[in-house]
Amino acid sequence: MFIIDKMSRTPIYEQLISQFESCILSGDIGSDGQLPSVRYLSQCLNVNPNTLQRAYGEIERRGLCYTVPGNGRYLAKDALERLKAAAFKQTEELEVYIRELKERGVDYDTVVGIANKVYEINERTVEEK
Amino acid sequence: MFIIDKMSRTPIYEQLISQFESCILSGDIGSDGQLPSVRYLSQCLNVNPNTLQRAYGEIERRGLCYTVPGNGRYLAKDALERLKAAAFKQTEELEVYIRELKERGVDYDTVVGIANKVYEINERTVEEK
Amino acid sequence: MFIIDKMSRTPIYEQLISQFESCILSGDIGSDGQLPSVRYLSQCLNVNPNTLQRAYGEIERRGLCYTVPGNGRYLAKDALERLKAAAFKQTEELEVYIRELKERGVDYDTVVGIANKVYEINERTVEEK
Amino acid sequence: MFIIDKMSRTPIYEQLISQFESCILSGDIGSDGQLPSVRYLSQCLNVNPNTLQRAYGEIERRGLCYTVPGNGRYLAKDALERLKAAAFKQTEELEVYIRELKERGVDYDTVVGIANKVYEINERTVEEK
DNA sequence: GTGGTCTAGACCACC
DNA sequence: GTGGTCTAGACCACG
Repeated sequence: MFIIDKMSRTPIYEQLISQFESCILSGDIGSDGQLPSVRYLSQCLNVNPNTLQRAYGEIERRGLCYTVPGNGRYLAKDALERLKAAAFKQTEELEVYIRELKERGVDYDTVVGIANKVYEINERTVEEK
Repeated sequence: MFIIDKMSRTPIYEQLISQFESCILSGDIGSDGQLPSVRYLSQCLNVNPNTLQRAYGEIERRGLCYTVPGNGRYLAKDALERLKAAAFKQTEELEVYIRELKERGVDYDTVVGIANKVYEINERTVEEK
Repeated sequence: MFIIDKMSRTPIYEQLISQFESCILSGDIGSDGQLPSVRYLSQCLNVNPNTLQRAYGEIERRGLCYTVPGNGRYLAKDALERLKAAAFKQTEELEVYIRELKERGVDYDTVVGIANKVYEINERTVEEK
Repeated sequence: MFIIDKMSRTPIYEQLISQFESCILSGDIGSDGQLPSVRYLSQCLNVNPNTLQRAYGEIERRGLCYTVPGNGRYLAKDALERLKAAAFKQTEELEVYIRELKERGVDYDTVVGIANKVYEINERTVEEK
């Protein structure tokens, strides 16, 4: 489901975009591929319709959905592929981020340790590999 | 020495803070430990003195330097240690970041591959280890 | 025969009008001049009957067809002439369009080149002329 | 200057975008390259700041200008080139448009005649060429 | 019912 | 002063 934190520093519309992308990735969009309407969601989440419109607009601009005017919004067929391509591009940012940590004195083992933790890979597994 | 990108989306004062921290880490602060004056730097970088004041204020708040009224700002003796402690805390953010990538379908090898790249560790080294 | 793109940004009813006009121009309307019924077409094309009604209404308003209550819609006898007159009027829009391109730095040769391409006129033909 | 037709069917924000592009093409942007502020223009044109924000947002997305937060918007250096590239792409639409006219019975000479008119080329010039 | 656009007015961060 | 975000509420076109 959708969780919006109105007090967060990250704009609501960006939170919405993230949540939509998560839903798409997890397949939480109805099998007909129709996305919830602006009005409906704005009531559900107690968010202004304009803000939702903006979020939807960005999602559409990214090619993740398309609009049938007067009918509704639908998931694009290649939405999943596009998302994964975007994720790949995001790994470039990860590189910058890690490089910054390195400059600040964080060592290699710490970084990989975090990766292991996230992917639930324990040390032994790594060695055996 | 200092490079400020006024077109960047990250606020100038944050850029300044980062640059100061980099300098401290690399030891690029004069041996007497005196930091450049607000007026001098604001001219050098063509940045509003208020902005510099804000950056210095934040640095001071982090205990990285202290002010001698009428004399100047000086590097705190434990600045380096504080910075490293801060870096450690930042690794928590890295965890969040990687977790997000994982959700988006980026796999473990990709993440570790980037870490290897940053720390200039080639695959063989890892295996031998 | 009819191709409706529901994802298109141009309203369905306008697409319908265009398609009707194309059919009239190409003579693809049955020799008796009867147009398909709203109900039949709405099923065929999976389009809301209201939308079809609207399209037919506009076509009628343009004098391209007339309704025989309880019997059906028939092509007007002067439909072709009316269409050509309308096309002539549309050339005014073309002028506006080209003028806009000119302002944006597109030169004469490019424009004429496109016209040649559409009318399948190669350069030599122009010269000989 | 800017002329906004609030009664037009084309959204105000699109009108604004067009006007900006015209100004850029004609060099009507101050030599320092700074664009008028949202607030100022919104007062001048009696248009809501949000609408202007939207127009600026799109212009920025097209790479025609960039924002220095808290300082203003400035023309991108390659704005002119980008605009011309966009115009070139637009000629593809022209082809579609002319093809449609052809289908409706408009002949080649009419089309070229309009091009001549717009580019102020009389027949003799063409022949001599 | 759907999405698209706009206004009026507010609050915030940054410079 | 600047831009960025948001809300509340309105109107329109389309289906």
